[in-house]
Amino acid sequence: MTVKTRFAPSPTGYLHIGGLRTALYNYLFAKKHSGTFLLRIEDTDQTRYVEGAVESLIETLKRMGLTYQEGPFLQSQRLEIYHKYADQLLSAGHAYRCFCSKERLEELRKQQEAMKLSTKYDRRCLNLTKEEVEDKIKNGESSVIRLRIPDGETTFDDAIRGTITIPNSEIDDQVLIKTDGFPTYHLAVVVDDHLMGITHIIRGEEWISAVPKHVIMYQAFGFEMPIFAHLPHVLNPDRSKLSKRQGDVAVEDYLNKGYLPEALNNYVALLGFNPSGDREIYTIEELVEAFDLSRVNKSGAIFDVAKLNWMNAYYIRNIDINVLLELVKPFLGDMVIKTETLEKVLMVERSRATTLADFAPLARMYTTQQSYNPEALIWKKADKADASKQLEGVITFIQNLELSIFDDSALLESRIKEYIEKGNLQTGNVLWPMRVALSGSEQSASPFEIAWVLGKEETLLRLRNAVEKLNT
RNA sequence: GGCCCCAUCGUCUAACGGUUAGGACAGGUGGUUCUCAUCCACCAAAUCCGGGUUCGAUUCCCGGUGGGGUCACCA
Repeated sequence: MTVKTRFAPSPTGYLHIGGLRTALYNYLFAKKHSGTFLLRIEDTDQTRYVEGAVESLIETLKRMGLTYQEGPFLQSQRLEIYHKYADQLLSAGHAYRCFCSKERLEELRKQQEAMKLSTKYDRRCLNLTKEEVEDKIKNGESSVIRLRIPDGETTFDDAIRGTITIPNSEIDDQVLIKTDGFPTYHLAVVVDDHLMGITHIIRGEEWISAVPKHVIMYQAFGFEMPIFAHLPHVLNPDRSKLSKRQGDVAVEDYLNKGYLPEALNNYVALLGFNPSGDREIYTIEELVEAFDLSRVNKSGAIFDVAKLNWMNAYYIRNIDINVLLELVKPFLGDMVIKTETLEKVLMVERSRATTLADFAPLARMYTTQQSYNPEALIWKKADKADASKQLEGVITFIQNLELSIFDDSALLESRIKEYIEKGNLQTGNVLWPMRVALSGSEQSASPFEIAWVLGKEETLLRLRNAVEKLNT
């Protein structure tokens, strides 16, 4: 049996974090077993269709590197298929036509609620004779097709939760074909998963209670049962199901804010799954290798941005510098900066960035001298006169350095430290004003690193500038 | 409310029935240091409660409590 999984979102918005994890697990599982991962769009509710949602979903999946081998299939283009299968159920007596109006159904529900009964269709149309049904259709009455739930109970196995049993008395006679001729999710999902050869249905746990009616259909059709795996939810900090209001939930928002796809995948994969052991950082290939449904957790996991931040920063610090270079470019806007310089900036500043967006202000500091308060130039253990004197000294020393020294930040560092030592100077007295002069900030990388990025000319310019500021 | 699912540090999690209950993030302290970040070291922090089963339960069973999901011609 070849493994085949699917990600089947409805086109009602953007891919959100929970959806990403579902897609990721389906992807990982398929890859792990050398199987196929396909994309299907569940667009059977015309009223909920959102313009552009399909494109957005596909685009985000692509940016996240979750490539599918088949699809996208659109359920709205498979209507005849669903009708064929619904008719099959109808003629076998597993389904029946229902002419009840929405108003009556609403009324019925109210009554049942008032009497504290479970809200289910009362089967008024179940025993309509063939003639009655034909008459009503002839009279132009609209109808739906309902699944007839048999007596007894329904049991199924879940790869994550084990065996689950639900009494059939709890299951409603589900509408399979709506009055608009579209199938409901329940019919479409069963028919498509069978027709498309899906072997493993991996999706959110909100579907658990719907499985029994699906199982009843599988049995009625005589389809082979797939393996079910229901994932725990990704939660808000207050343990409710992850939603907007409590932070971003759209994957593209995170991408646009400068989170790396690799970090996002890594973080989300480990929300509810752990390969055992203390490791935290995994490439997508390593995740594929390690993935195992039996190691997926049963309980919901809170989406913790703090940990995602840590992981994203870790990726920024450790990925190949050339890869980082390309990732950062889109976040620089219209900034003019030579690639060579940008690369140096990244080498120096990557330990200070949490997201790719952080590099914009970090890089701007190098392309343009930032304004700052001259007071900042004064080292806490020194005074204005000393700051000025130390800067003058460094300027003189740097002026006489060969240009090639600036090719190597470590060499530059050792030369300047030599200068401090030989002159019997204090490091803080020299380095603090120098660093503030170069960065324009009290918090920055070391003066050697900054000088290395700026080059001799710009370094001297900023140092002289600082002296001028101090003396005016 | 009915039904279903779930339950280890604040958070993500590890632990064939036998561990000082481990790791990571966040938090705290200290080191490195001109500052910030990184890095390093250390500290604090959990088995929801009650019964069983067992020589021994985080682990198995039952009950309670708590949380979540679902009860549409939405997915």
